[in-house]
Amino acid sequence: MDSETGKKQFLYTVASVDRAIELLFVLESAARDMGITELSKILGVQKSTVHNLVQTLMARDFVRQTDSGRFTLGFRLVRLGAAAADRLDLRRLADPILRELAAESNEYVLLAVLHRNEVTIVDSVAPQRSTFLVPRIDFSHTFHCTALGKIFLAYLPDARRQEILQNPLAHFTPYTLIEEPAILAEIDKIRRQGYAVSCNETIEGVTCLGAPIFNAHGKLEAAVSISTASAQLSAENYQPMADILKEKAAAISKQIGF
Amino acid sequence: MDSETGKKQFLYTVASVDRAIELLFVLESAARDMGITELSKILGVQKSTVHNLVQTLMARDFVRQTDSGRFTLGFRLVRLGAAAADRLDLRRLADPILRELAAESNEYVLLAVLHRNEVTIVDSVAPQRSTFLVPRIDFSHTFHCTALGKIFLAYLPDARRQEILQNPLAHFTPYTLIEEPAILAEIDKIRRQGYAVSCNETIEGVTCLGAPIFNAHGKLEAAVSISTASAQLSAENYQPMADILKEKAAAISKQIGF
DNA sequence: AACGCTGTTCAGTCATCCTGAACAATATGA
DNA sequence: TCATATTGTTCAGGATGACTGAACAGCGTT
Repeated sequence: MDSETGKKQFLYTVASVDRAIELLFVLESAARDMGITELSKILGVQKSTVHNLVQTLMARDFVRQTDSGRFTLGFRLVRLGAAAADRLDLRRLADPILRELAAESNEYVLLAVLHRNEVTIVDSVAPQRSTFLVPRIDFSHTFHCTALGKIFLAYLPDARRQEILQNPLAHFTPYTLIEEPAILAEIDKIRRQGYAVSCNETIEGVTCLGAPIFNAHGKLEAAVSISTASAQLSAENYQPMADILKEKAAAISKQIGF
Repeated sequence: MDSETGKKQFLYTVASVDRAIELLFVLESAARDMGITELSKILGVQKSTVHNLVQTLMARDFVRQTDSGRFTLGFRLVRLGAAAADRLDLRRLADPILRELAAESNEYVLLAVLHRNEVTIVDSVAPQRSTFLVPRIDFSHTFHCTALGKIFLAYLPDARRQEILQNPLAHFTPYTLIEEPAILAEIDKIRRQGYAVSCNETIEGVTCLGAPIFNAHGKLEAAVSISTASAQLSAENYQPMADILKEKAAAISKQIGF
């Protein structure tokens, strides 16, 4: 367990709790329900161990059993996650402005923070007339192809960006930018313009615009985006939309002390 | 630990995992950050034990340290909670209809399920023109004073309702119904009308209408509500609003197989 | 009916998690 | 400024309890 240093090192970590969390992560990333045996193979521990963990998590509704008898994430996590999101001052302060943005742009609005090199959506507001339904997507590994992701790439410190870009970049559509030079050029453009565009790069037919939110220290704190049908927003109309978006992003930055 | 039966009983539960979950619940219900010592007192375990748990949870971002050095819920729970909500078929099926409802009523829409005798919001949609900002509220112990809560009271099996009503009912405003006869009369009215009203009963100035969603077995599955300013929706206008609400609730019921 | 799968049960034992006390690092107060 | 209190952290030691591994039961399929 300990490294080759031989020096005795104290680890203030409770192994079974860690394993339980890992189990939840497995259930999270697998978008389907799973069995005890399957979990035990993935986690590399005995079936009975997984059984005990699952029983414990089920008693607290962190895990639930589906009709098929297999297991998925439980609903108690929904409330807990909502409570965790409420702990974020940004969200409380940004929410009214996001609603304004949804109303004025008439588009779907997302607010995201970067958390452990993952884009995490912390608030979303739908417009009145949803002429267009934005598909829910998984934001893992989409830094190069979503407006939110690009904002983080463009405004994060260099070290952080390089860390992120080390991961392989996936092709989502024919329009997805993969080559490093193209991405660096894109970052450059985003910094000059103050907003990011993703047009058909993640899902064909969907265009998003993104803008940065800065905190009291002048550091990137979050990103806000609007999503719409590509057919509805042509390139020559980016500017007016981007102006509204940037105005609201600036308003949020001001709210949190920038 | 074991009861007085003396019979040896197997408990398939991992104590440390259970303790960790309890710690998260304490952080959830306390709407502020807490210290190690404070947590150890509440949980009734040694400080160093809490320290180990917190370190483990922090490493996974289930807990984070605030600027003050104390601890709250971590942001990894946000994503996990969202993933858990996505596991709910109801939500996927209801979401488009909720958007229609927000558009047609021009009000703020909530979708909730009952989970372990707690109202759990699983989806929300904001209208375009938010002439009015709905305050976020904590839905614990609000069965008697919110439209969503009342729907659950009215359409749940008797045993379940009695279980819920055993808890003491809190006064939120002068309009909050507390007396059992008044509540039973209200339940009766809701069943006749097919929708619930909460006018200034939780927060003065806020009115909500709620309607039930039934599943394939004809049982109450969820509730949907719209929220608005009381000044904006007088009692004589409940009916047309309620008609739209009931229509959409019925559409969702149909979607899930009723 | 035999087989392959599932999840469950349970005794044993070894690792590990908790206790409890001492320590350091900050607040608080005299 | 120096005590005092209270914080979070460190760590040795030992009882506890969590994991192993094998056997069992309950399915559906072949």
